[in-house]
Amino acid sequence: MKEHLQALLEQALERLKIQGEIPSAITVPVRVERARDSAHGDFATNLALAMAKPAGHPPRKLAEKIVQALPPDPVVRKVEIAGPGFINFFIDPLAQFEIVSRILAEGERFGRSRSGGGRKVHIEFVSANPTGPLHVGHGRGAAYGASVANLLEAVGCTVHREYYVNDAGRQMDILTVSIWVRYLQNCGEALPFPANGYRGEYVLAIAEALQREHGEAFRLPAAEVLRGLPPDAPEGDKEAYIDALIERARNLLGGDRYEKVFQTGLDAILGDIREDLEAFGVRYDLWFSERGLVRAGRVREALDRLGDGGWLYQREGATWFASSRLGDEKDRVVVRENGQATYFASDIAYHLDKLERGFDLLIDVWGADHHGYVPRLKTAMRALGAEPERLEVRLVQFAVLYRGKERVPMSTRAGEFVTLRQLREEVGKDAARFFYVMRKAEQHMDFDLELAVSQSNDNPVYYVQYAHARVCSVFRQLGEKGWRHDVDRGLKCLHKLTENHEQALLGCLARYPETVERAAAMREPHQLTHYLRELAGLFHTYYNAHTFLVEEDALRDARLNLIEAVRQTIANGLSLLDVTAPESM
RNA sequence: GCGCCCGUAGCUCAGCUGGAUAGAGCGCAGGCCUCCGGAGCCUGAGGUCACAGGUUCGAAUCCUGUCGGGCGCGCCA
Repeated sequence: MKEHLQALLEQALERLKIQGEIPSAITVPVRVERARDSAHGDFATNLALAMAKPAGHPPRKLAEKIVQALPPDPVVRKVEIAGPGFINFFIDPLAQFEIVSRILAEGERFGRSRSGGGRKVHIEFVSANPTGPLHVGHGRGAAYGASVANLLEAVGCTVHREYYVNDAGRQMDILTVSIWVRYLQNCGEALPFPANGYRGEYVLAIAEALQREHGEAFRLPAAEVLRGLPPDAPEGDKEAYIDALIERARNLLGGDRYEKVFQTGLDAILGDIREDLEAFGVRYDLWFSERGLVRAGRVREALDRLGDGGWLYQREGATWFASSRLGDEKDRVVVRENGQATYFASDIAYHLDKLERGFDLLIDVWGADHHGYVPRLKTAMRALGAEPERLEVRLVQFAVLYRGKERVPMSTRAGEFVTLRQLREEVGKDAARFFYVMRKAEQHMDFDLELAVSQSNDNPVYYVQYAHARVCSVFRQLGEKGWRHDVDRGLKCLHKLTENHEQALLGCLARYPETVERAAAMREPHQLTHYLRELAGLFHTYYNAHTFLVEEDALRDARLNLIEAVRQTIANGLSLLDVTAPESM
């Protein structure tokens, strides 16, 4: 409808230009919006206001000219000029009914479009280090990324979902020795747990599994392990201690056994992460290994490429990327003095790899604490010859957990965080997924566990799902009363839907496709949650105000068509959020 | 100190890229089941859009500054 009115306005402008009423040179984007107030009709445009200055006419006068030049159209019942020069369109009510037939005809496809232009989009999200289970902080990125991916697919993009597995860095070595120390302790060796190690219970569980499967194959005397190590915190430096311990583990265990402990830890944790995400409704097309990237020589390649472009230089024994020449605040090290590539270097290689795989757009979803990282990665894109717009970084702010009024402490260090699994078990997948995307991503969020789990009216998830279940319930009642739903008869009698509640619902339903389009274009799934809440609210109001299962066949079928359209739309919207639409609750 | 995000009703938040009288939910005060599911509905009170300037027909929205909150500024990942 918007497009239709925009086309009419374009025609009017053409006509005015030909008539010489307005200069033909000026171009103003024609934008039609839904009127907020029904007194202002159904749609409105500020075209005359926007054009007044370049056209050299006062806005109201210009509006009159535009209205006169507007070609007649059966759908447009009335056009008014209001306020400073808005042009308001009143749509023929009969045209509003069309949405119901459309929804029933399109079913699950209703709301899908091609507005994304078939772009190939790569979206990387979560990508938490496989050094421990996912916690609630990762949940928001997961819910957001998955919903954005679904939205992009709904508007016709080809979407590739990917998890970047950081299995190559020092953190993984720290995990490895953490497991090993726990294992040695379990074997009866008396040695202290490193201050900088991973303390979570999952480490113990992995150590136990290691012992079950391999007995004492990795056991060494504590004295040998500890001999000559520098002091650990608090007296000593915990970083130096753990590095020495890693070195010691490598030497004593040898490459193969060290690798075995490493791999056991990685597999266990990654397996957990996959399981968690799966249960959270999140699926990936690819789990991309950083180690694989390094082993394939891709990091070297990427650095060579930067070097060929003249972007690298040596200083103080390290290799630097001259990112400040492209606007970063300072240059960045890519190869350390000790010859090891930095995390940044493999990240550059990873993004180069993505670019070479032929995606039109790369979307990275990161925690907001990584925001300082955005400019340098953008400069790397440019140095590699890619337009920086091909990389879009979406930052997701932290969620602070509450139980009622009380803030839930979160400390990864001490291992006393709430895992995503605990959250899911406590509030359920549906509530968690919905809650996480209810707020704008860049908005700090308070996540109240008590609220999410409460089966009450304060809980928007149930409110929306309940609307869906209620429609299903009406259809069950229909059968019990011995009636049958005649869809065609209902479609012919849609004009009987004249109540205010029905008109409001029709208007809301008509807005669904554009809501999906906007949410996708802006990467804002929260727009969809707000829409669904509104639609459900209008339905509940309607439900209370009118009986659907009336004696009059034609009216009953018309109403059933309307509420079936509501049900379908809610189901479609929820599915984009990976939230279920239950038939009963 | 510098950079990024944020500041809208008692609380949690929307506000459709600058439009018309700033909206929801919760909470609070009242009301609605002989009726398709009360996990629902209706009515009401509640605002200096942090503050001060600026841009223009028009600002919660854009620009500058101030104040307040969060996060980040490693040869960590």
